[in-house]
Amino acid sequence: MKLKIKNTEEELRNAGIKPSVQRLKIYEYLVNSLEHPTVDSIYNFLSSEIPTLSKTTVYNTMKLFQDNGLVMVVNIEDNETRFDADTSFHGHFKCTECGKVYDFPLPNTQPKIKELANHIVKESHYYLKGICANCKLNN
Amino acid sequence: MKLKIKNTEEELRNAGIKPSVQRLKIYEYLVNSLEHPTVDSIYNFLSSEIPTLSKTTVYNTMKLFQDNGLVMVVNIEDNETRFDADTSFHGHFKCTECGKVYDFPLPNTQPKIKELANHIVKESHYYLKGICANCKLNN
DNA sequence: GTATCTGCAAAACATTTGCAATTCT
DNA sequence: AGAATTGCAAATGTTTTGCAGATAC
Repeated sequence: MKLKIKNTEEELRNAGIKPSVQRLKIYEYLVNSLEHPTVDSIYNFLSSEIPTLSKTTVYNTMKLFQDNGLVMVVNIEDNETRFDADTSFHGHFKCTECGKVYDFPLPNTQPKIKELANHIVKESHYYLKGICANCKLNN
Repeated sequence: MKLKIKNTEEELRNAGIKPSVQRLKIYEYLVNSLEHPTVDSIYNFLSSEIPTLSKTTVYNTMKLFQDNGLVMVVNIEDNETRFDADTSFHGHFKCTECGKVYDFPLPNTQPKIKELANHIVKESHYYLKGICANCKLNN
């Protein structure tokens, strides 16, 4: 599901975001990470590389990225707000054993449900939980 | 979507939960409420009826209900943990204008996705956001 | 009388806000 | 210099934990 984007700096500019060092590194981490990181894991990963980095900046940056459509929030667990740089419609599966979150493709046609006929749908999320193939084997 | 359950006391007993006053009132509120309440709204609603009620008890009780399959968590928004006494498979639509969360039916067949073939799916959530019919009219 | 249940107070986290220092141009 | 960005420290909000008192069987 993850697309490796070569020119992250240009990506930011195209989205209308001035690419500071912090923003670039955060965005690169998001794009290259497979783990749908949280603010905390972004901060922990980057703080060795950018020792002055603060969590506030990570929060600010994630808000900025969201507002400009660069990332989507993955809210599969109630105590962790994760982020995904792949904003296309796809599903998320979380393993309750190892905690990993996997992407999976979905048909991009919304189900036709008559109860929804009069609502305007702008955003949709499909979340599954269970035991992943890996953990299933190791038990 | 909400089923009116007549004998809530028996419902609790069947689930293996001793029905205290607090638990009963909380469960009744959950079953009869259409709004997918949060801990806070449960507490606010019931504290006039049970003046000694504490939020800790509401948290404890919701945990207990979850563990015994009486409620499911609706995590459609990242800053509010809501609960639904209807644990059957159905979707949730949240209006970003008025904040209301609507239920809607879903076919109970999971989509067959080859990437999921080796995972064991135990739980699934389908969340939509947008503008509800009501808010659409009033604008 | 022993178990369980409740609820206060404090602790633990996650996130937001205000503001001063820093950086960029 | 002027505007935007960063990051510290404090505030806020939510959930958890420890424990003492109340309640149920």
